[in-house]
Amino acid sequence: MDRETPRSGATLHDVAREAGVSLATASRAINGSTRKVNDEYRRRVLDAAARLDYSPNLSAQAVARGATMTVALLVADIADPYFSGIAAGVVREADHEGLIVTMAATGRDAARELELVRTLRGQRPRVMILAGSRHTADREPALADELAAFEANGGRVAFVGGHDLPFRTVLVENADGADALARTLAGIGYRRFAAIAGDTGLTTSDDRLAGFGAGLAASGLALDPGRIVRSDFTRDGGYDGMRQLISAGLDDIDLVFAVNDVMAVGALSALREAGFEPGRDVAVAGFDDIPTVRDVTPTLTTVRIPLDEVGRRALRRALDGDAPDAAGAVPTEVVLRASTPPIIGH
Amino acid sequence: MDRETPRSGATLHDVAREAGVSLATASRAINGSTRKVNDEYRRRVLDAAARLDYSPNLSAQAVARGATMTVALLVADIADPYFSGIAAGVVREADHEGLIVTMAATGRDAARELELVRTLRGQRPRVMILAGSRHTADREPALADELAAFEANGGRVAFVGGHDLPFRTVLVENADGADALARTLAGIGYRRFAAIAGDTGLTTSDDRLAGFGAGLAASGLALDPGRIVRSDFTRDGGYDGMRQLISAGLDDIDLVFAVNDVMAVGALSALREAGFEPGRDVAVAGFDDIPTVRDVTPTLTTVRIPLDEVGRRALRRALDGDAPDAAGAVPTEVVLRASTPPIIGH
DNA sequence: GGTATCTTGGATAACGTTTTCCATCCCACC
DNA sequence: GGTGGGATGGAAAACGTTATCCAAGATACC
Repeated sequence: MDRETPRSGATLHDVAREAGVSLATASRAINGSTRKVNDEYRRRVLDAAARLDYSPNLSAQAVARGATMTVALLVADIADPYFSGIAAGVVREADHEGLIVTMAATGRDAARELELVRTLRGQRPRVMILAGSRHTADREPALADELAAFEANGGRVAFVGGHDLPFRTVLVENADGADALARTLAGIGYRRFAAIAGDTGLTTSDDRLAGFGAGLAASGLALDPGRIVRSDFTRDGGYDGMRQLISAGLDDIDLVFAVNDVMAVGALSALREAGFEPGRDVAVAGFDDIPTVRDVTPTLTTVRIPLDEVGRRALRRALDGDAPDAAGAVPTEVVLRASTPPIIGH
Repeated sequence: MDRETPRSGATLHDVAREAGVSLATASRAINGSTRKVNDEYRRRVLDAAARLDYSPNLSAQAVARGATMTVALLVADIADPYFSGIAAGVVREADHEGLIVTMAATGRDAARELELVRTLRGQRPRVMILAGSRHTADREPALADELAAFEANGGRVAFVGGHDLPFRTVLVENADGADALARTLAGIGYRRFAAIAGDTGLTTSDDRLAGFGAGLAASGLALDPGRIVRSDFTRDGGYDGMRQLISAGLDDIDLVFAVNDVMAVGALSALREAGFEPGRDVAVAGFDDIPTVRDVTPTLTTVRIPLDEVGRRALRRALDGDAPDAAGAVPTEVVLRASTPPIIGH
């Protein structure tokens, strides 16, 4: 069976020879080209392909066709449920389109991100999706240039979440969602707030914080800037943030708003470890509605983002021509749970 | 600036022309080939490349070199923290090696998985990592054939977790870990057990269950087969499983062992919803040590698997020649937390 | 029955790289 | 100062596809 080179799989050439047809015919038979090919020939080709265990070389196809079937996805951290939720959506939509997803993690490092974009661009993906949260002030001309070059050569870029770069974006109602959350909380009796946020300049964090402030303002309340602690955009960041709040004294705080769920969950644990009962002693709310928040105690009030949908939309948005304003921002929804019980006597 | 074809990026040809050198020289200057190239020329080439915003076409390189820089990763569900943890490890190690990861989700469907393997094989990845949990009885000759063909052509396959296919594997101490867990729990006073498991035939589930049984047996205890409920290998599966146990009556059950953490977390929520206090009324233990379990209440006793390490090892194992037995199984560690308090009066 | 018109298979030229080979050039050595 | 040999640049042949032509056979039309 291994008469000549068992090495390095059968090529289309081999299939054509085996089937006794020309290379062109074999190619036409195997991918459904526009050209019609005789049923007998097609059968012979397909048989030969099966017999030789032929697998078309995607790289070769890519260079011949001048187009790949891949989409590149950049996230900050794959293990973070926010990003893995989005990634799942991207992958789902991608393979609905017959596209292959290549994934990379920036670790929230702008330099690394730029480097990855450069590398990934070499892949000539159809689409490049950037889902890390961005710094506004970033002023990243290098990144913008790289992406612009990518688009100039026929690629599509899609961002998830706000940024000030001139590319397609799937907007999430961060400000509006946080605004609605604040109003709702005010509506059920909360008055004295603190917040755990990411670094200033991180658009997601800023938008949510601003929205929350606006929502409070609309209810005649305010978020004291002195009550905003800054820390990492991670579970441990939330934990640390809450510890700061605790050591500064929780006495005149009803509710702590963490700008995302992983932080909120960390905050919950910090509270409990310090002997507080979250929800009773102090309320906590988050943002994202990652799966975990249904299973913590108390279950967490949050603003739901359909993560999977965000991922799918990002791909769609990049793929579908220049749909001008494409359905607007992804709507969010306030989900009240046990971590923010209505305040009695309100 | 856009004199001729601004379309479809600069090619190495263009760079060579711009630099006034031959194609060969340009190629040698840009990738660090063995051949030496005059510093002056190299500089000119590099300058030209920068000026033209040249990005090497990875597909073309792949076909010319006969090898790609990609690794393909198949998981059951990207949003599941178990898999995203492993994926993060794979990606980390991959980009340490300058490799690009393409990711696909099987949704735990064998047919889909086979299809994905076929497609991904076309990519000619250096490595293919399969991390879904497998059915033993699967008898999946088609999958085995496809993977064998892939290896015959120079690819490497690595599985994560047990299976009965003849490929490299990163083994996790599923049985031993569960055994140790059972002994530990017996040691702190638990006597009457129930379990929530996945379908029979799912190796991960089977191994853990068997190990748990063995550990109990070693302590003179037993897991009544009638107390094993079967359900999906997901959070909701755990939730449903626990509901079944609850409706069958929890009276003579001290502790429920869920074969993985997401199920355990679901089980916790089911308990709480039914008015039980997990840890006090009935203890719960899981397996995996996903990040979430530190943040649920009570914190969950589990068997720790270094997920990231598993992912990294899978890639290493595939890459590093035929390291025969390669460091054995990934060690696990029992982590006792609040969901299994020592039983008083023991 | 002769000429247009469709079909459809086959050569062959791309596609953007890398990698042989050659061809020079330069240096040294005796 | 001629010859051997180590550098190093260039032309051209791969790599595995697809797509553009051509040619030849079949069909149809008057």
